[in-house]
Amino acid sequence: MEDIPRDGTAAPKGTVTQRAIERIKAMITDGSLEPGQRLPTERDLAAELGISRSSIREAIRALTVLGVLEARHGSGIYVTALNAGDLLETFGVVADLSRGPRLVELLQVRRILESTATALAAARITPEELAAVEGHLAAMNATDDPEEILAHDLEFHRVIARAAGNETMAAILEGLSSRTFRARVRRGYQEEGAFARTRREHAAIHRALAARDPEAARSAAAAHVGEVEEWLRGQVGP
Amino acid sequence: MEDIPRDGTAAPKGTVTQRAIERIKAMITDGSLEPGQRLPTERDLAAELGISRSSIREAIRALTVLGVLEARHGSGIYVTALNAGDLLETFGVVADLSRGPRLVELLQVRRILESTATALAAARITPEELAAVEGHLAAMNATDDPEEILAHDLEFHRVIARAAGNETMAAILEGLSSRTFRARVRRGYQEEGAFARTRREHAAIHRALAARDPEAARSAAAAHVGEVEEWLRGQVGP
DNA sequence: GGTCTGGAGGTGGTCGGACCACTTGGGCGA
DNA sequence: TCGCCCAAGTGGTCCGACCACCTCCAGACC
Repeated sequence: MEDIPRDGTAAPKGTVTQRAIERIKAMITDGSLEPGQRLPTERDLAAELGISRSSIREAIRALTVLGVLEARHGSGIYVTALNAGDLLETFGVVADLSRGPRLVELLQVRRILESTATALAAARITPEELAAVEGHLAAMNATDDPEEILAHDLEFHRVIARAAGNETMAAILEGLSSRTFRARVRRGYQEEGAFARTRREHAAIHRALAARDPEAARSAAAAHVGEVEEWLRGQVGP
Repeated sequence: MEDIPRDGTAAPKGTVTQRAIERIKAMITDGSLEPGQRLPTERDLAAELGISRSSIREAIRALTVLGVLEARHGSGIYVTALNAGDLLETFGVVADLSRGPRLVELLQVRRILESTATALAAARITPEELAAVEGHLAAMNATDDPEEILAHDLEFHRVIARAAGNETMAAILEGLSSRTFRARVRRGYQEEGAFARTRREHAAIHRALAARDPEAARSAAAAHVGEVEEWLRGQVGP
């Protein structure tokens, strides 16, 4: 089906695998591949694109780590739901690999987005979601286990991000708060006994949400993240 | 040759390739692999990790598309500078693959970040950068070629994002404004003769920057992106 | 001596085939 | 009819070979 164009229009741009990646991406953007749909087998795809199975496998693997495809052993290859979460999972990798000044920059981005998300949440949070927030807040204050505190801390912010009504923003914030990222920052941070302050900040955020006060929520969230940001800036820079 | 696992700690989590990806990522995070450094040969890496060359190649390919590694044919594999741009390039893929409601969400994220970036830029932009902004503004108004306009439009915002002093934020905005994304939005948008309005908005942003007025810059940028956002919302939703 | 050039070796890129691990679904037997 | 089991099909892994490209240096040349 795929005869080789003799003219230079289809320039042999990049590697064969790279072209395969583009082809598959194109199939999705132009609608021939729907979310959740099953792709042809690796062997068929290879034949269809006129390349070897090894090459098509590399392309598939690449799209898999990007969260676009999902390979199920023994079953087949499927297009993911293309949810924001699927695609933005790689955002966590960036946080993991970032060090020094870029960590501060990432935290700055998070401060901007998180404060806005919290403000939005204040205006549209449901009673159920507010109850969940309170639950995590209480759980956080009820234990001394750092692991558990961190887990509820993450959930606390996750629920708020979800309540903002922007799945994409929530997914980005999720990546920005990836486990290792938080753990790394926390490790040193908590040692300075900033526990009490963190609790106060969380409480302030909750109060603003309960009062449905977007501006207060924005300030509280910005202050919360900014606190960590300032500390980290001191650790990195001179 | 390597039938015996060295110790029991090597849990058989996931596929061999997946483990290889984690191993390489770990080498970078723990510092054994510096940015710009050359990795061992694919053949050596395969032997070192006790896996086949095919598998290690898939892992390398995956990290390549993530912007972590860079393979130079005939030369070797290198760790990228790990700049924000390298790692966040994949963000553009998300924009390319997003449709419908998620496009609106992405634009909302862009509005938040772009307005903040513009505000920051107003406070710290240098005369040289301001001149560059003016240059693109003038070039944009001097031609009718949509291609050229789009190019200068992108540069206009790029210079401003850079001037904000946060490379990470600039890289994210770059991905959010990827060529195809903008082209897709523009295609229909310009047809409604919103040309003049776009010019006015750009001029307003420039005025705010020249006046070093962060608040005015924030409003102007938010209005600019919000304009497109509103239009797109109307296209998607009912 | 310094400079250019050619080639050899090493590297990633591609290919084809083989086998294994796992899932699936239909046929067989109870 | 129900349940189990196995065969076919799928992705996962490995191997060996060859190709395209880059690098570097020995040797020729000026």
